Amino acid sequence: MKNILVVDDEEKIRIVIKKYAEFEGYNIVEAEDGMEAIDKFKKEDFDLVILDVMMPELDGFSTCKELKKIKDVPVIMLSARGEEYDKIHGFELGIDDYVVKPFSPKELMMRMNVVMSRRGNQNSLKGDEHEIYKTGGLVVDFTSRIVTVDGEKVDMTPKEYDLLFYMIKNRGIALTREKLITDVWGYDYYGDDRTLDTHIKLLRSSLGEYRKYLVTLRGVGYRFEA
Amino acid sequence: MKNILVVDDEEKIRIVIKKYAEFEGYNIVEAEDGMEAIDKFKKEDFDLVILDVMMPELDGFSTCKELKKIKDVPVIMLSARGEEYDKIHGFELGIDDYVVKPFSPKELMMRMNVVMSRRGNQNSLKGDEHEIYKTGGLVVDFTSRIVTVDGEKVDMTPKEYDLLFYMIKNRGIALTREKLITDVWGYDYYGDDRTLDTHIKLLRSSLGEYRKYLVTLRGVGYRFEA
DNA sequence: GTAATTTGTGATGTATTTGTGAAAATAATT
DNA sequence: AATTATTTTCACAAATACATCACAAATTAC
Repeated sequence: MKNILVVDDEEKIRIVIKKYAEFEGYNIVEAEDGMEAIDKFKKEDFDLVILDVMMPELDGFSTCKELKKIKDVPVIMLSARGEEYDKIHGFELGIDDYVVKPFSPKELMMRMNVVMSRRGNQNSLKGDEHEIYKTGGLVVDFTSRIVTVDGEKVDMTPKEYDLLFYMIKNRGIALTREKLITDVWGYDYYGDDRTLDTHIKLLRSSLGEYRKYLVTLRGVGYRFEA
Repeated sequence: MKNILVVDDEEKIRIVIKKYAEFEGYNIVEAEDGMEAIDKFKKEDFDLVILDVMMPELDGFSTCKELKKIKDVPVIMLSARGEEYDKIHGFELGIDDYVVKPFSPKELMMRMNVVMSRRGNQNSLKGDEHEIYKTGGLVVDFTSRIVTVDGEKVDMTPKEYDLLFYMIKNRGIALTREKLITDVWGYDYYGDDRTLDTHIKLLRSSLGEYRKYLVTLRGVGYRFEA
């Protein structure tokens, strides 16, 4: 069932939308301001967001911008006639449609259907077949080559990725310096073996608090242990 | 320049629309009833028709039906609130959008822009569902091979399209240079692998600000990430 | 406790990879 | 055939990553 987030500070509006949308077979989640919307948006997947322009604190546009950062989802704006024409008209916020207040619920339902069917299955491709390793706040997506520490994307150099990927794939195993170097650098590497230490250092600094998973085995090598 | 046919029996309405639309850079042709509209439609190519629902003799819906027989063109209906909701909602007439009277000219302008950019204003065939990917102000229509940046159509060379389409269809995935080349150029391509860089450069320049979605993965390749 | 060994870390010059403009080659149009 | 558009190649610039070194810190051996 499609999941819709309705953000408006007026309860009356939310109730009307909820009533009609549920009749049309949608699931509705309400938020009464931008911050609440962002919170709920982070926790749940939505197929559409309906967003009032005029709200106390975080207005509809700013909220939209934040939401789009988290995930690209269709957005319909609710606004008073003529209000902020340019912002809605511009494409930089990625607004899919808007409805002028006061609106007929039927009109809104129609636009909701149009917007969602337009997007079609484009979002369904997400989450497909990504090979992901997670432990605590460390997320390693092997498919996209993205490493996340406490929700923040971490930029790593190729060697850091390779080293981390290799160690995670061989986690729980004592990896000798020799094995690490031949497997990550290649059997034909004939450089200084202290280079490994340097890359472990760099990797640790990228992992922040999760550096603790890179255990030093004195006289042997290293082990990834979550 | 885009050509728009405005059909309404009220001269005042036609004049207002003409004034705003010409300001936005469109060419406007007026018709005051359905028959006149059909005549003019036969003689000239239009990118959009704006059609009042309530007209003497031939009403908006019948006119729309006739026009669609001649050529499938985007249509925006003008109607009083709640008027004939079901017919508009049903979409069997191929109506792209509608605006409730009384409307703000700005609102109409916005919907015009949206509808036309959606179609890509080409002689699109009737009824076929276009496969569209959209993120922010970047719209990619796989079916008609049209890419739009902030509402502006972007001209791309075949290779740019191929590369962009491939990357979007495999978005979120780290694509190695090798994979990109064999999949976009073909397994039998045996040229310089720096050719890829050049095409990435061209594609980035075509995408303008949305070049940010083409992420470089040093030592690996590229990734499309919205 | 001291020396020896091993690992951590900052700094740095070099090497590698990618970005980019321009020219050359190829393909498509007219 | 001539013109135009597209693709490829190439050379150099810019950005980034890497390997190495020197010294500090930690651990182990004696």
